[in-house]
Order: sequence, then C-alpha cells, then structure tokens
Amino acid sequence: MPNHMITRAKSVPAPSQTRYLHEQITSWFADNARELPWRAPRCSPWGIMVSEFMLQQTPVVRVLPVWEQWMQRWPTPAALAAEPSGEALRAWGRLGYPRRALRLHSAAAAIVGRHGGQVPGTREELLQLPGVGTYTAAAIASFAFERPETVVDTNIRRVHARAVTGHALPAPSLTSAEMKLAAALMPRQETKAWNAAVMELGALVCTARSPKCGACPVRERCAWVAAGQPEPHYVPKGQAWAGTDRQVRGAMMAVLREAETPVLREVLLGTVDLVDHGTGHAVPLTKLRSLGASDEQLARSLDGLLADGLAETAGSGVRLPN
DNA sequence: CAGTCGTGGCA
DNA sequence: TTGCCAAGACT
Repeated sequence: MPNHMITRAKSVPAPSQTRYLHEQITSWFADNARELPWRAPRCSPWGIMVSEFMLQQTPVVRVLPVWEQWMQRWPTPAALAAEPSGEALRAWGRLGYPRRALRLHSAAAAIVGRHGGQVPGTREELLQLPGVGTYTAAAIASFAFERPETVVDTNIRRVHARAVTGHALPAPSLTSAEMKLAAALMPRQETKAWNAAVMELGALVCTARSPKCGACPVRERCAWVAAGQPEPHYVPKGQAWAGTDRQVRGAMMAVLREAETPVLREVLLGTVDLVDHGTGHAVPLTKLRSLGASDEQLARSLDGLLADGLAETAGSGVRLPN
C-alpha cells in the first residue's frame, strides 16, 4: 500500500459512517430521551454527581426515589458532609453496594475541604475523589460541566461493540482499543448530548438481552446485524450470590439500617432470633445460619463490615457509623 | 488483573 | 423457577 494513503485502524469507522451514527443517534435521542431529574437543566453538579454514584451498577428505576429524597435532605455536599456516614448508609436504603454511600459521604467531605464546597469540574480533580473512577469522572465532567470528555460505560461499550465492531457483546473488561474507538467517535460539538444519547440507546434499545433492533436508529448500518447477529465470543461470568459473604453482609446491613439502637453481636451472628416488632418478621440471619452459613462465615462477614467502615462497635453491640 | 462488593426485576 | 444483569470502583 502506498504510504501516502491515509490508513485507519480496522475497528475505527469511516467518516461517513461516523457522520451517520451521529445524525441517527442524536436525532433518536431528541425524540426518545427519558426525562430524568438529573438531566434537568437546573440540576446542580452535586445532583448529577449523586446520581452517578447511585447509578453505578443499579438500574434507573430504583435510583429515582432515593435520589429525590437524598437531594431534598442534602442539597449540597456540605449538608451531607455535616452528618455521620451512618445517616448516608441509612438513606441509601436498599440500593446495594453500600460502600458507595460511604464513598459519596467521603467525597462530599473532600469537596468541602479541598474545593470550597463546590463539585470540581475537571476529570483530574474528580478522579481524586473517593468512589470516582474513570467512568464517573468523565460523566460528571461531561454532564455537569459540558467538558469534551469521552464517556465510556457498559451501555456505550455495547453499542460500539455491535454497531461498529460487529460483536454481540464488548470484551469482559474495558480495553484500550475500545477507548480509542470511543474517542474516535466523539463529535467536535455537542459532546454531552452525544455521550448521553449513546448511553440512552444502550439502555433502552441496544440492551444486553433481547435488543430491540426493530426500533434502532442505526439498524441499517449496524455491523452486528449485517453479520447476522453472531453469538457472544465468550460466556459471561455469572455473579454468584447464594452462600456468599455478600449475601451475609447484605443481611447484616439490612438489620443495622432498621435498628434504632445498637444490635447485639449475637443477633448479627445469627445465634439468637430477632423479631421486628413493627412487622413481626424475623430477620434473615438465623435463617441464613440454618441454610448453612457457618459461624466462621458470619464472623468473617461482620468483621468485614467493621473493617470497611460500614458498621462500628457500640458497647456490646454494633451499629451504623455515628 | 481477577475477585469482591448488594439488590431486585425480568426473561 | 433460576440465572442474568444494571450509568463501576477498588485492590
């Protein structure tokens, strides 16, 4: 090949294809975007940051009510930072991965201490905050500050994998090739809308299971459809749950969130039954124990919660951090 | 880098 | 019914 010819990585689409994707997806987004409160023009950077923490591995529909209550109670980082982390854990409710609540609380304190109470606007500053990784930093910088960052989440990766690369699913972990592709696809203008649009397409149409290709704005030039929708290259690893420490920790946290006074260790370890006087339901720890959770696993799980700062000892009992 | 970390709805 | 999976971060 003559070296004066412009060469392009195989996985990067031609300019005409990129233009097509931009036009089709942004147009589709204008007509189909969900009206989410953190997308409202008046939403503060803090509100967007809170939504990003809550949306890490948790579906939108479950985040919505918790986000509303959270923002009403803590409309600024300073408001959250002024309260014990245990209050954040309680307000987090059953969103899952409660360490996110702890990190959000710590991030709020860092924002007060290092940024005068204002959410920082650059990727570099955001990355210094606890709980903020590559995705979240780019997302906040893009959605809250309209900086031209390349946002890459699981939805965007899947859309790119199918529409451009022709694969059913993206690789198990984010690769540099994917980052290069995402950067190459970024438009010069309207980067915030583009990031949100591709993410939305992945969430509503180009879904992991049973994608709605009939409703897809780029189906006419989708590499995966053109290839006959081949099966995934690999088998996604399942997320084990039954019998894991995570299940035990989750049950313990549920008890601690509901408790108004410190909970006896014996209760958390499942050796004595605790009955909720409000509902009459027995807490699940004795049940987990009868289902095979060993004394060792229960003890290890409780120690883990304490070590992670999700709980603390209080006298002869345990409670959320106060 | 592969493992760990919650929770609930849906196919 | 059971397994998959959802706007990841951290070690």
